[in-house]
Amino acid sequence: MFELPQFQEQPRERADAARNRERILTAAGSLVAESGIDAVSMEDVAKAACVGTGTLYRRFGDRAGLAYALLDDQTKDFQNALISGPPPLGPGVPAAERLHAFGAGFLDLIETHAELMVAAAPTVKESSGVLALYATHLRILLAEAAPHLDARYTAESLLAMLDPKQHLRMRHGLGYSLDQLVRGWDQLVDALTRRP
Amino acid sequence: MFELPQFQEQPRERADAARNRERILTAAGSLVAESGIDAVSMEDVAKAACVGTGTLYRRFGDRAGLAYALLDDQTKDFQNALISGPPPLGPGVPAAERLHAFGAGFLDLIETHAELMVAAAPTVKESSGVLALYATHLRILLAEAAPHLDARYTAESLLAMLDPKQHLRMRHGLGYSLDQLVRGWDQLVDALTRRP
DNA sequence: GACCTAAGCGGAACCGATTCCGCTTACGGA
DNA sequence: TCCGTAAGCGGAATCGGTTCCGCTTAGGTC
Repeated sequence: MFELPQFQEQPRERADAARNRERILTAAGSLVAESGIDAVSMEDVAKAACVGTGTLYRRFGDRAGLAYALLDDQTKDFQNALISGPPPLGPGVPAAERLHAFGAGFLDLIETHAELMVAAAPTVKESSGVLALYATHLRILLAEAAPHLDARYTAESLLAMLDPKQHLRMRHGLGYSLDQLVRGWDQLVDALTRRP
Repeated sequence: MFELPQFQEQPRERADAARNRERILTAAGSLVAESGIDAVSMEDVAKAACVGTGTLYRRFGDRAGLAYALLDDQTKDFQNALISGPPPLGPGVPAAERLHAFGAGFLDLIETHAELMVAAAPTVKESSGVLALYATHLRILLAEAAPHLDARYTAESLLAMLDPKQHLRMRHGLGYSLDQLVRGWDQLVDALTRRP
């Protein structure tokens, strides 16, 4: 037989490394939970996890990477619900209805995790992970609910409005309530899915 | 006579301070022009302007404040054009047309100044300066061109799509051309201003 | 012109993120 | 079980942004 293509991946994480990853995630999780990520330094996390700072960086790349890992944990449920959960978030109802549900659900998620999302943002370069998932999700729904629009572009645009920084600005800078933002989203989705 | 209301403001900038402000802006301007702001440190600027770093911070608050000052210079023309320039950017044509012109003009501006805009962003808390101007501009145009929508919310949403970070992501992360983004904006504006 | 005082100044000190590098150790192969 | 080696480790060093603070001086007042 030929070799399998080499994305058979790098070596595989050593046992002690995996243990440290867990330790770090756990320690970081509680520190963040009690003080908010902005008040927690990388050294705080290293000390609490009983590892050197070098280890943090080896495992997670940088501060944003650590935030991202933390966030991912707390967000998987939502992602799964989109794909295979019960309607209207999951499949089984018209796309327009799922777009509304997505907005409400996502706004809820931001409301709780905005700080972490902002901290994780620098890592979320283009196509990486979650963002791509959300974009694809929206793109598919839009293709069905608003066939007269460029689904890809529109999906990215809608996502821009759900950017955590933007959200915090509207929420606290401009004083919108969560409810108002949900209504705003709904109105926008309605306007976009209306047939020309 | 009574005193004028006290926003007759604080003392007034001392002559040497004003001189330093100019020196700093000039030095920073050329450094940024030749290397891009990301490659220029506050100390670089201080050295080039022959002042202490403390002076930078006294004048501009922080790095973002300096970037903002730099940006403002290079952006005033556009702001003026919106308010009192010739149509279609300025007044004199239907609001929908001006919305299209705004998008094209602003995308052009971002294309050139995205780096600076990103660096200045942390300063641009809620209502401060430019952002508020753009939001108001859009709000007024939308009130006329899309009376069936919540103008304030929609204005903020449209602005979110023009966020410099978002722009860079679409431009370089996702590979959109400037032209495609302009077309996307146009399509979106059309969809929103279409009567229900 | 001398004096006063708050504005302004410079640069050392501080702080947190990130990098570097010499030492340690897990673990696959013999 | 013993070895070799690359993965992993810790923490000192570096880097840039920001703050602090004792000294200087512009520019009113007398």
